Amino acid sequence: MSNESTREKLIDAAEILFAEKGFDGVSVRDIAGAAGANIAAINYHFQGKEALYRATLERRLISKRDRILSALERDVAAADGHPSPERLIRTFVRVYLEDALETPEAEIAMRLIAREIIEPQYGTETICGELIGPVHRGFAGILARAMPDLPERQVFMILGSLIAQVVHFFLRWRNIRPDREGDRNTEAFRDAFPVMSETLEDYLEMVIDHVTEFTLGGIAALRGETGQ
Amino acid sequence: MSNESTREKLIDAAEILFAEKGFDGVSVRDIAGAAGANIAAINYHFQGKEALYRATLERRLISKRDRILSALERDVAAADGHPSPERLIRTFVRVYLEDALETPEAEIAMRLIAREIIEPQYGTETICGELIGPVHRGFAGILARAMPDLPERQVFMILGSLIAQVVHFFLRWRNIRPDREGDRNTEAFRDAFPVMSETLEDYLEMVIDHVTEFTLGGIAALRGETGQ
DNA sequence: GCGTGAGTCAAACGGATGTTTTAAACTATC
DNA sequence: GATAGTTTAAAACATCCGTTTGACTCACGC
Repeated sequence: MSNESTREKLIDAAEILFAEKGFDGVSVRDIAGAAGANIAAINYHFQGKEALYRATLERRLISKRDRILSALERDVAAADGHPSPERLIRTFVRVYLEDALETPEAEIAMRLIAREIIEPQYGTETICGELIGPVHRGFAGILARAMPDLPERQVFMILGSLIAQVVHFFLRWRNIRPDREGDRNTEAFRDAFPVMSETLEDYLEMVIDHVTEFTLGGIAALRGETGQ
Repeated sequence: MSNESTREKLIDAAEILFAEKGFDGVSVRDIAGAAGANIAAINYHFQGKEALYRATLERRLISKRDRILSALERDVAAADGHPSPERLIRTFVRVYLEDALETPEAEIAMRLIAREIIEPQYGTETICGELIGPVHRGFAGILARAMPDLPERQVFMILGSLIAQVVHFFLRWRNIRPDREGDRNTEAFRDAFPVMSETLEDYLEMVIDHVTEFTLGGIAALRGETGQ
């Protein structure tokens, strides 16, 4: 076991535990135990629990940001600089949700981010600076070029409505998904939210279609094209 | 100091602290100190920290649910049973956001709820059973009657998109609001999210208009696709 | 050989945690 | 005004917290 191995294993274990129970819900003993390491290793490889928390966040944010922005820029390039809003929105929703729902690590990162937004703690600056800010500005720029008649203010509000839906339907799947059936909390969510898909693939396609159509309709309404 | 007074003061203090720092971020000594009570009072009046947490949640949920549903039913009655979707949606957004943003206690309740959705803990059943479930079913029923051509599945998806936006713009104001200027985390959010209003009143009216128009446009788009 | 420095480990640090105990103070009833 | 029941208060409970310490290993250069 090299030094890097222990360091990596600590971040791996910490990421899962922090997402599951929050910063205060996890002890360094939990993390060290899950990583198969000694508790002193946390203060040796990092400067303490708080720095370990920040390290778990930083590791995921940049890859998520790059995946989203590069997918959008691929759309732009494929359409000779003039992609349709529909294509951009569909790509954004798909990349965001596939990334968040299909790999456990990304799902964990999403929950860490969501937690920081509700309860800003030690990772807020990292999240805003590395993920939210760049994605916001990057996507807004691309969207504004695709719809030059829209004032900038409205582009950002539309982005808000879009991201809101993506996050909402991500969390919804997390709370109603079938592989958690039997869990008391999952059952409570399934009672409150109608369960419309029993597989992730079905759910993904349905949500992508819904959010894309809904958002395009919303944009049309804001542009003044009420009706359609 | 009657018995009820101490009990109430404990819930008051606990509500604020739990929303601010989360279940694990608050100690019973913090709560007792803030309430001006003895720590033993928590285990006397409740059965422990966990029961106190549940009590703080329960107190707010029913009033929030009733406020939303009765406002919607007032719309139905005022329009002789046939309110426009626009009126229903505008009422929902307004009641939801005014309630959540204008009184500190309700804002706190919102954050407790959001926290439970990201990290289902001890209050999930209460939240789903007392607030989310009834509001979902009640609003869906009213909305379905106002738009009889929409299939039930789509009503619930529309509700998801609507609630998503309301929660998003609630949290956004929380994180960028001017009276927190100077706070490091608030500044980070203000860098990532364009700040469009400097007063709560302006922000409220702008968001209500935006979400209502956007949602109506989304519904129109969905209707156009599936109606024929 | 010896020294050096990075990495790991068990143990212990002081302090904070949720809960319980014990006793005192209050309140209502007779 | 004694009594029983309810509510508060201080102190102690055992446990857990994040962090530090100091000894130990092992690879590497000299």
